Amino acid sequence: MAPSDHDCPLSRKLRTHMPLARADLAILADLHARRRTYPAGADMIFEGQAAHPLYILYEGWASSYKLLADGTRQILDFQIPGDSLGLNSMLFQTADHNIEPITDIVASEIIIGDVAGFYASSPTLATALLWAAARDQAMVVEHLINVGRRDAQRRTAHFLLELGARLILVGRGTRQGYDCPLSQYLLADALGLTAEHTNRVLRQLRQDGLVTFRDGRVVFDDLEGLIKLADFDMGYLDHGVLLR
Amino acid sequence: MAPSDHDCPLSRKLRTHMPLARADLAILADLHARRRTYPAGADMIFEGQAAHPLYILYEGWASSYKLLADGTRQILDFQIPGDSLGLNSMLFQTADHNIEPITDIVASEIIIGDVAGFYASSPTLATALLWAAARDQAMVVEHLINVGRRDAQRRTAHFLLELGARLILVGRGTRQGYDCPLSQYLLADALGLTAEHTNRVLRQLRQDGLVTFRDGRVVFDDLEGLIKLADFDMGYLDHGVLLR
DNA sequence: CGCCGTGTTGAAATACATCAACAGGAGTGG
DNA sequence: CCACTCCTGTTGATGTATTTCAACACGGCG
Repeated sequence: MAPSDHDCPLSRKLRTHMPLARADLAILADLHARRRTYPAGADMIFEGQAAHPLYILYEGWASSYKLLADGTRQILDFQIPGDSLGLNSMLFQTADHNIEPITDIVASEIIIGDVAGFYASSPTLATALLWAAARDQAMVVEHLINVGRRDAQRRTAHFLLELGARLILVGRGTRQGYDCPLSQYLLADALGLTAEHTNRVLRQLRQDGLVTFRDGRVVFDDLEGLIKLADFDMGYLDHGVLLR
Repeated sequence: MAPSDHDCPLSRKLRTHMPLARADLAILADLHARRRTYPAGADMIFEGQAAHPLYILYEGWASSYKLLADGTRQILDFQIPGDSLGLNSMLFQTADHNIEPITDIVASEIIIGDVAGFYASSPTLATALLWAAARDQAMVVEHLINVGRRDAQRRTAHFLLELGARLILVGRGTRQGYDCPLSQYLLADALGLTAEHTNRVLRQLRQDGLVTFRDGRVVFDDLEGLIKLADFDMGYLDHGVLLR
């Protein structure tokens, strides 16, 4: 097993939560072999699709979203390296939302015959996958609270902080900031705002010296202030990486 | 096993999704034995609690919610008979939200040593539980879309329809309507609106002849119209009970 | 060169929140 | 029995956050 396998985003993320035996690491390394690239913009999983596959994302960003009858879009979450694509909806027989790469991505398809069998062969990893699913759930819950009860400024601040915390976990960000391929339109569709208003909110946050979102990069100009503004609490991510 | 055991809300809900063997029904019936009542208003699970129990709700309504620093509350979902309390957060070591009975409720506590063992002893029921968890997730997702991308009218309409569909599944509602113990304040905290605005929206919906929310009862005055207004699609609940 | 995606700004419209007040019923203690 | 409070529902007036509509600037890319 090459050293790089221990540094893959998924293994990194899982190891912050639970120790992994050598056999488990081997299984993770095994997944590396099957990875390939998928182009930005082409849906990999779409709503209503039966028996879709499960992917582990290695490089690049994706988005899970749903379209409404009036053409508007709600982005449920962005997926970053180490995240799974289509895990939740795998338990259903059909996917309940779409998943589309934002950038070109590198991912590997996983075939799990049945969950029970997977539990027998690799209980640790199966538990880890369940943990990941629960974490996804917690993320959507926090997103709901964000959209339901915070105004545009706090909502945006909270979202950028959450992304930062997740990226730090997989070694793609620091307390100074992170690279971020999102357009303001994508951000708006995630926050439940219009692109114009998102633009104004970002300007305000920048002028207040809190955070700069520009040219594919997020810079935390005043991390403490931003955390305070957003009422940001990492408990639901199970790790206070931003605060250490 | 008494006939009533086959009619318990959980068994009813599960059987719409998958067949249950006699052994599984026996396990479900077993849960009946341990049920007891819990009073309205007293939290059964609270945020940050470690190793909390798991309950199956038999009678009455509960709510899962989170409080923000400024004192506002976002209700994530209401639980009705047949739903579980605390399933998602059981996978985490600590609960990530509070659960509080809205009415006096009847529920039974479930002890699951470890998920893997449960899979060995009763794979069908374990899978059913996972399915229930995935369904909860889908519900939160739809709730997010509701709050993020629908105006107050459509949002309220959609929410009342969703509750109706879930209640029909467990025999607590019809296409005419259902009994609903929610106050306008609770409804507002679920919808991300103020109680005053919720009141105005409900009046509008009533005056438009679509739905009447009053005196603990929801009446669908014009189900078709309401479904159309709300852009309501039952796919994510896996059953089109309202439309049959 | 023209076009399209993205970012940016302004003015007007509106959905929703906030603040304030009142009405009725249910409980509670006198 | 009354007086009292609390909870819920209801309505009005006003304020404001956000949307909508419109326009333009810029770079990349055909």
